[in-house]
Amino acid sequence: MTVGATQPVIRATLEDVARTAGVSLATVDRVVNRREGVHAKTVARVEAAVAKLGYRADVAAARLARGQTFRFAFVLPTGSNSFMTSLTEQVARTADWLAGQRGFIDILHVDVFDPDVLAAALENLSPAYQGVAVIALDHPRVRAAIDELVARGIAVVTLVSDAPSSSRVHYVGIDNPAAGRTAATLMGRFLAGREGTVAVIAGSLSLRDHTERQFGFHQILSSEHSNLSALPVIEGRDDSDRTRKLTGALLARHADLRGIYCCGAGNRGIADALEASGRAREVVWITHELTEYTRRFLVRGTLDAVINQDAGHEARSAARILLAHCSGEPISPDQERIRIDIFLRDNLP
Amino acid sequence: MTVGATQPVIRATLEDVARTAGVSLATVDRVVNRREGVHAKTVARVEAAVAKLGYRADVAAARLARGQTFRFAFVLPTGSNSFMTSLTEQVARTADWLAGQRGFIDILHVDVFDPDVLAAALENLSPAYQGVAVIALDHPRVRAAIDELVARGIAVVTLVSDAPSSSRVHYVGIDNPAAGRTAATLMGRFLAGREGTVAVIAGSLSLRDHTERQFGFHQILSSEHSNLSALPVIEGRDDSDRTRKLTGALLARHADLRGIYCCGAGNRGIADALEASGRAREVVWITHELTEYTRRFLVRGTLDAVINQDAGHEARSAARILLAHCSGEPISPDQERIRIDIFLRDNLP
DNA sequence: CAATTTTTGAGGTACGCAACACAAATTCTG
DNA sequence: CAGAATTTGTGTTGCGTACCTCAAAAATTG
Repeated sequence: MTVGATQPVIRATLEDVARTAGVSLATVDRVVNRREGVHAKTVARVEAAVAKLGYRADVAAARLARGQTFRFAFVLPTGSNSFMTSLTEQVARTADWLAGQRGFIDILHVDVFDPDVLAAALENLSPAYQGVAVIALDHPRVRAAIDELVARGIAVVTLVSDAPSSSRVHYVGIDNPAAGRTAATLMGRFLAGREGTVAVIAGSLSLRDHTERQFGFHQILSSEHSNLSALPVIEGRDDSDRTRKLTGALLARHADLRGIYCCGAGNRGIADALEASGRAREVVWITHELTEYTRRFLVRGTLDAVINQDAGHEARSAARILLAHCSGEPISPDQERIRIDIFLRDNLP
Repeated sequence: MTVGATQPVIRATLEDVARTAGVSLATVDRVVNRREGVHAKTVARVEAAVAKLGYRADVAAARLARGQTFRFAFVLPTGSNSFMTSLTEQVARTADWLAGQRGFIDILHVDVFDPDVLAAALENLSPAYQGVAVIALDHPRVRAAIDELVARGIAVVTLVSDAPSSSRVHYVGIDNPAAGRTAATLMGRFLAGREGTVAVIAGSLSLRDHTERQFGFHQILSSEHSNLSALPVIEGRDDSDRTRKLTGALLARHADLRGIYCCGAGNRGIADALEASGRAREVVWITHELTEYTRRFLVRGTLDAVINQDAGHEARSAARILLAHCSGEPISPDQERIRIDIFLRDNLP
């Protein structure tokens, strides 16, 4: 039995470092917090002592002493689909956690799908905020608004939907083209060589994440599954009534319809139409976001796979990144990477 | 534009609560920390003030004042496969993070696959530890050792592999039967009705996680994919040389071999044998754990899907749970649930 | 070598809470 | 209503760090 490097049970404090370096506390403080006016030789002595004792600042004490509080705004869409509802809930939970960490989150509800409204909301944001998380739109005005916030010294992270060419410090969300490719591979493999057509239903082609997904989907479908041909993309506007009618029409018109990929919302409509047609089992349906509904359709067998992004993870990650950015701490990219989850009936959480 | 409930930027402190409740700080302290000897009426008054001000204890200040330090042991296997190596690395990283939170992790390397050795290691564990994370074995002696630790007041969480009937406070890992079912569904759907046989390679049938996975796999395969018949389980002992030979023999003997499910390690051997046979593309191979190697096989197309558990998440979760348990804080089950990840070539992180 | 600049030290306060001791006030008991 | 028990208040200390001031020491300069 090998015992790993045994750490001291008693933490080394700044005083310990001062003592072993043979300098005063003030000097250690200057070195540790990278203040001016310390001789290079002394810096080295202190750093050696830090290394020797394995000194790590006690984050609790540091936070307390600094006494900073943080205020973040989360700009989320007004009353929307299940995913957004769940995201809002997770942000609220994150806010609760953050409140114990000297951080406060205000949730601002905005029509994020209208670039002008969104940009205006960002422009008029109170300067009291040190950070903003926003479900962005890749639109010039929104981009400009983000850039202006950043120029004003406010950290901006984009959430779920990115504005890549803006100066946001981080994008918290999945790689949407990759998500589309994942859906296509699943579709192609589940259909295993059968011939036919595949429908793609997006919310709106003016949403960057939806276009990226369908782009990735088409890319793989055309290059690797030539037995399947994709029908023109349909815009369902994330509305169940609309998707119900559209899906019904699709099923009626295309006897050879083998699969449906929905890269937006409106899943209840698709499920209704599929189940009404009696072809629910034979048509492979893949969609995004695990919700109360998609979970049910998955269990029932109407839905074959869900590509998901974890709203809880995204909310927490955005808060952690804003907090780290504002207090100059590093982040661990590994922990902040939002994965493209695949859920089948069998691995539901 | 709707603004969510705006929180105060200045946190309410215990003093604020005392003032608005019209009592002293000591009384508030008694109420908040649930000490004895406070009149029910006063308790109510204080709690009302807490609610009114939205008071939340500053975790930094609380930790500092309590001044407790924690010491945890992580019992990990001696020199082992890629997954375990990666887990060890992630535990080391977690230790680094914990060091800033008044927590220390010692990594103990033990032959966790030998019940007697593992049990002895647990029995001889220093009482200096407040918590232990262990890759458990579901064996009477190990179970007894865990129970004894818990009886001694040491929190035990099982990691990756559980000992369900022990009194451990938490299991940090995936639902292995569900992981097996997930693999079977993928296998069945990728093979889409083709007839043939499927091989199952486990590390050892005395490992609970492996048996559970193959149980789940067989369950779904036999009930939902009657076109496929499973060959008797082969024990590869997580050793690449052995799995290479075994896989080679399988391929030679069974011309109708359509799929391979490996619920343990030794993937390099399987890849070698598959690629040497020239049947890598036609045989569906599904395995566990995303490593440097399985990632490569996935990209190359030899491997079709990886069922994964996130080692980083597991390490962090175990540490968080031990910390929360020892300081009496609640955990959010949501965040600690280890997901069964499915990785295809397209959604690799 | 004196004057100046740079570097270091000493010391203090504050952060918000936990934990304690002890006194004062209130309520209950016989 | 005295005495006891219960409840509440006052006050203090310490956790480890950040940040500040002012003085002392050392090194550098003319």
